[in-house]
Amino acid sequence: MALTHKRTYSRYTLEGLGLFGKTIRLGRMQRRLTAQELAERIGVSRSTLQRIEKGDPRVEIGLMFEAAAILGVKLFDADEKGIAALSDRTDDRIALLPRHVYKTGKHLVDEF
Amino acid sequence: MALTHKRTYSRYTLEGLGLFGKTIRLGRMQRRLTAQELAERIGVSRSTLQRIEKGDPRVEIGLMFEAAAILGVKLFDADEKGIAALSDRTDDRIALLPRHVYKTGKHLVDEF
DNA sequence: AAGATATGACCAATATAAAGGTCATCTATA
DNA sequence: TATAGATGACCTTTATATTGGTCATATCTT
Repeated sequence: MALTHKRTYSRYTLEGLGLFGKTIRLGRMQRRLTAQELAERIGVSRSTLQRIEKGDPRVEIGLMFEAAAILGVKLFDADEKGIAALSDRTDDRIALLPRHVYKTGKHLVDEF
Repeated sequence: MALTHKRTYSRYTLEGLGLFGKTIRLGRMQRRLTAQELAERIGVSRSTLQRIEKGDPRVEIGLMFEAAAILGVKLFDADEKGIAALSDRTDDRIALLPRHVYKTGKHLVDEF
């Protein structure tokens, strides 16, 4: 086997990314930017922007966020609530948990 | 120039991804999954999951969504509102705009 | 309607992410 | 408190994304 990683993605992922891509596309069109122009501002090629707008799950996550940042579109609710605040709250919640997860021999895993 | 792409990311991107990563990590710990276990369920290596939880902007976007899907954590508000419905609404809004963006000679670009 | 521009799809080349390992260090548990 | 198990950091190899073109087609503008 040489080139057979063939990853699969859940419907949740594919639909979510499709929505993200459409949101980017809508934002670009509302601002009357060509694909070439937006791609340059993001710092990627036009073909990569095409994949972003199509919701391709294999694009770098940072690129889609950059597109959103440049267009000023909100991809998720953290934009509104304040990312830093949410991040701190998440840190606090993590701090309440054991730092290592331990699997000891038997019992376990009726989590979900 | 051979190996110098050196991409940069905005603060918005880095902080947003940091939050995403922490959310994944919190979800994993709450469910008492080891990094190895979650990585296997996602279908990635442990080192890649490490990067996901650190919010590395160069991971494939699909992988982070898969992690969220498997853990059942919500990364964004579309989870609540219904992705399909939002997607349809976005299609409608795109349909109202010209399908091509045209830059004719001069005027232009006081968009933002 | 004609011409100019934007977009969609594809491809070979190259840059880079992911895999899969190792080693050191930490820490839940018995 | 001893230790098996978990995590963090790093490295090399391999798989894959990104680039930067090309060509065909669509569609704004005048």
